[in-house]
Amino acid sequence: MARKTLQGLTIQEKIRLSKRPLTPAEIHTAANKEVPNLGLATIYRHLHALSEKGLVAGVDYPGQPTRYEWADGKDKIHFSCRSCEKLFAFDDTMQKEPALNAPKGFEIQGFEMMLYGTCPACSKAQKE
Amino acid sequence: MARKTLQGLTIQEKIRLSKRPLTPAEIHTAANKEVPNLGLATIYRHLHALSEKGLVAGVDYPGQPTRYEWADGKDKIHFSCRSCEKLFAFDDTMQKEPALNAPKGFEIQGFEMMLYGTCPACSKAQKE
DNA sequence: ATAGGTGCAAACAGTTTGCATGTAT
DNA sequence: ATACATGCAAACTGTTTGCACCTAT
Repeated sequence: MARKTLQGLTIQEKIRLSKRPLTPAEIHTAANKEVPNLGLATIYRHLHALSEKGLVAGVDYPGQPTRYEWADGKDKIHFSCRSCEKLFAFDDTMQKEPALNAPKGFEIQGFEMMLYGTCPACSKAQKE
Repeated sequence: MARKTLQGLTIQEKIRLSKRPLTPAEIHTAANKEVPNLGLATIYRHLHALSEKGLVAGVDYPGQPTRYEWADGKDKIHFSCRSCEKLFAFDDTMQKEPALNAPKGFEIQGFEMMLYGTCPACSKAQKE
């Protein structure tokens, strides 16, 4: 996917501008407003290509489709709200030493952390 | 799934005895040796029930089916080998303070960590 | 001009569900 | 006896692929 196409550029833009990881379907809906007749398969093909280049990263949450976010090279920490099911991404500002958690013999090259809890909006709603 | 059935007991046993998280298909294959005609749907129904009770936990790895492991209440740290694609589970022996990684307003109730790298077997193989 | 992208539809894989049958209680 | 678990097959959802057409280079 080396050529500059309206479809490709729009897909990248949608992922880049989002504050939270998006599902392929969400990207499709968003990009479809600017590019009519855009096919879901095109979304997947671009996501695959962008993943290989390391430009986007997938985040999995049990029982839900994979979400994608712009990758900046850093390891990421994700937060899944148990109330609204939204997914948030934090920068790994204060990285721990995950290597300490692995037994001898395991070479650690990267990590991903998923936090579960209540997001500010839901937390606030529960108290009202 | 409150009744004691051969199917249910066998499924639990397979998950419990495994040293690594298993896919529903793997559980099916293993349990099928002891319980002929065992249906895949039964595996899923038990996994769902056991998850709700908090007895098993699912682990996701991008692009692969969800794997299940026996849950002991502790948060878990998983290791995915980039070479053989196997998944390992470590006890959270030296827990970090994941709360420190989240911005204000996010209430953290639990976490899961996925490490990526090379497992001892593959690491050894690469050097030979 | 032509390699490579796109849209559409069909194919796939994993998971869920409906229903008749079997079984633990 | 009866409510619940099972097996089977069909239905669903998310993702991939084949192919004819289109377009950036």
